[in-house]
Amino acid sequence: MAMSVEERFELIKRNTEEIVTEEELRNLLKTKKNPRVYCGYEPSGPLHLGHFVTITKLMDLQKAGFQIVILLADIHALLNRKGQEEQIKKEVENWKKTIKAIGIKTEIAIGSDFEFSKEYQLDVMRLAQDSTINRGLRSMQEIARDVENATISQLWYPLMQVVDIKHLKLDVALGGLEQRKIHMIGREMKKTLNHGFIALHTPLITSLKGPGQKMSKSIPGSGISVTDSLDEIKKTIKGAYCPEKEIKENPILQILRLIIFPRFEKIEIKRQEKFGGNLNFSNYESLEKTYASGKLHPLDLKNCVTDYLWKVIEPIRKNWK
RNA sequence: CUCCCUAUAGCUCAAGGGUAGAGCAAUUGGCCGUAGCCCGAUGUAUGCAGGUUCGAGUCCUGCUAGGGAGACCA
Repeated sequence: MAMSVEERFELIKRNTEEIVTEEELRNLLKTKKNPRVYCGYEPSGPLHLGHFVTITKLMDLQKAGFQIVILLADIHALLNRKGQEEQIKKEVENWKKTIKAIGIKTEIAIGSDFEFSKEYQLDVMRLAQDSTINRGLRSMQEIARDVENATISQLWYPLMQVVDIKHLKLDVALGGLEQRKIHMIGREMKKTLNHGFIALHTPLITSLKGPGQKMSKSIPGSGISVTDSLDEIKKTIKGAYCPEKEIKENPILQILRLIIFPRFEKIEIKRQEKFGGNLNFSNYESLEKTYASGKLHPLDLKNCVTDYLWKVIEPIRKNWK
């Protein structure tokens, strides 16, 4: 039953964009029994497909023996102009409920519970002394709301994120690829903070509207969240970008790889007899190969993704109520 | 605190004091066992409060919001 270091490593590496660095991760697995990993989320708006990718990865990490920490970064949401204090407080409660509904076994940290301590703030100031404004701004390019008119608070954000990693005593920081620049500042500041960590990045899902567009709550049809009904999901998936045979920047395939396959032993694609009948796949690679060959039509694939996404989201919606 | 610039459709922008337009987005029709691409159709708007004028998006005043500037040289 016990997994070897290499098995744990492979499980963690699955579906990641990069591990900084792989060698450090192997070492960690060898030397520490239950390392700590976190992923931080700005509690603003419902949990959506993008969040699911890192949640899925956290589940892998748990299987690999990690202690999981989810940070509800309320102060960060505030600094990033995602809403007023009262509003964010409500979102924190929603997120707590959602995480509970998902059923993942995790420690939940709230930013405002520990980010005001003297030691924490001193660390932020130490970092501030060693970081240029330009570096801070660059790290926020993919994260900041209204980045052309960035505020000082948005420069404060990456510094606090790095200090979070130290104060939550984490060995590994997980995030989407957009987090990489902040994590890299953090790694370079190892000496300043007297705390090092490994950065683990998942791929970003392409917008359902197609490549080059943002997946955003404010763009209808670009994403799916846990609050969507079955009808809304059907409609959104139906309208999604999904060229025949195309496996690059195909959001429907990405959902299968990053969210659905990690949760199901095998998946079944229901298909009318005249189109060849049902298909079964036990891993993503074989499905991708079939799709690339043109033997699997996009519409059949979409129907399948809708079914399985609903299998993931329905229980969450049920538990939430 | 003082000065300057900006404010028009969901977004980016256009309209010499005289009927507020375009592109993109959205919705929709065609193509097509999905979507996209391509082709066609369809909406919605002058930040707020006053004033000048026959007539104001346009000129004037105040307000609000966003942005920029303010040693010396001058």
